[in-house]
Amino acid sequence: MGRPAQINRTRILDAALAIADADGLDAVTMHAVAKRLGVTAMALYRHVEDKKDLLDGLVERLLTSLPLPPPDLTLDERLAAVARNMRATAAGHPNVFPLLLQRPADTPAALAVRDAVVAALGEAGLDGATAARMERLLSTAVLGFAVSEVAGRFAHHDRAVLDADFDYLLEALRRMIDSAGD
Amino acid sequence: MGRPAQINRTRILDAALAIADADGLDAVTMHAVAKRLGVTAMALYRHVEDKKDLLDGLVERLLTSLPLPPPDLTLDERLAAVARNMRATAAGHPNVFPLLLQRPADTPAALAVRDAVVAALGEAGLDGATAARMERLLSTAVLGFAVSEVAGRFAHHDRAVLDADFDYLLEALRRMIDSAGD
DNA sequence: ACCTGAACACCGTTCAAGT
DNA sequence: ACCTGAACACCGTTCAAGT
Repeated sequence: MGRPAQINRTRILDAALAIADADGLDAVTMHAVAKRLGVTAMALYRHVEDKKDLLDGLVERLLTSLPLPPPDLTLDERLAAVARNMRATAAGHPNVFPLLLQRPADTPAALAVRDAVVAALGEAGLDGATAARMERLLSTAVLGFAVSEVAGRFAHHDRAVLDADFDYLLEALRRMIDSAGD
Repeated sequence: MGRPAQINRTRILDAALAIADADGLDAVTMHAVAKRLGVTAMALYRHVEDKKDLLDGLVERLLTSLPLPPPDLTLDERLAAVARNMRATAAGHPNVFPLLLQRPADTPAALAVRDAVVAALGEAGLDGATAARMERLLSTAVLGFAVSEVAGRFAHHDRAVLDADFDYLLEALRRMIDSAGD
């Protein structure tokens, strides 16, 4: 029979995210995560494959927490909402967020976000290949900005300046989408 | 007196870059770098402060190797040249390049690249604040794309598709710059 | 079935010692 | 001045053992 599990994947990811948010990605060690759960490091291996799998889970967690825009918004509003939610998620988890740019965007949660954007672009009249291309450029620009911001590449810049940068970026992306419709 | 140094910062960075290119960033350990130079790990500490300093040196090395565009080119040509050189550097050092997005852009080599772009934008008639903003958005988009590409976020996409994506991105950035001149 | 304890091969870094 | 050897506190991961 065996006793009921004391820990599970969800609790492990909760603990890992809390440690990452508080003390940085380097502080997320198997030992530290286990300690926070009152268990030995080796106990984690029944619930995650290895450390890489744990970090993948963290990325997936961030993507899952990203609210998708309501479909009754206009295209522009939907794209702006996704972009702003991305930036807010980055601000909420600055130590984990940079990993988003470094993993293949083909996990379930990543696909959900991507498909929402591609669908919005399709509804607006772009053909499939163009919609897919715009989505790649859109996500690249927004992720690049959000990562730059939280990873400190824009250190020494006021919040107001970066907010204006972001608005300008959204406007430029809007124009890119518009001109792709021709 | 003491004997002449067997190693120096340059040789250490050469070795570290070679290891990173061949086997990934995780393979760049103090022990591995030292071994490649025929010394013990502890010998490195006379020439680099610590491991973080070594990685910073690697980033600086990449930026230093980036050719700056000849000033006789037009604005568009200069910006496209910087962007293409960035992408080529990423392709040449795919394991180290992602670090570029994660460090403050205020080292000497980073400033040289930035100033070249800001100067080009200034010559084209943008005021200082606007030129600085355009440079941030430009570098963010190009770095974001190059990092996405080498870190595997665009895995499963043909080279031809990504080349076309990049051309499209350059065109969108060109339009952003043009409209900023008003 | 789930977790522990002991162990292994590493890691970055320190310090005192050698030449 | 420069490098080594020994050591420390960690790290991810394995395996056999406990309940």
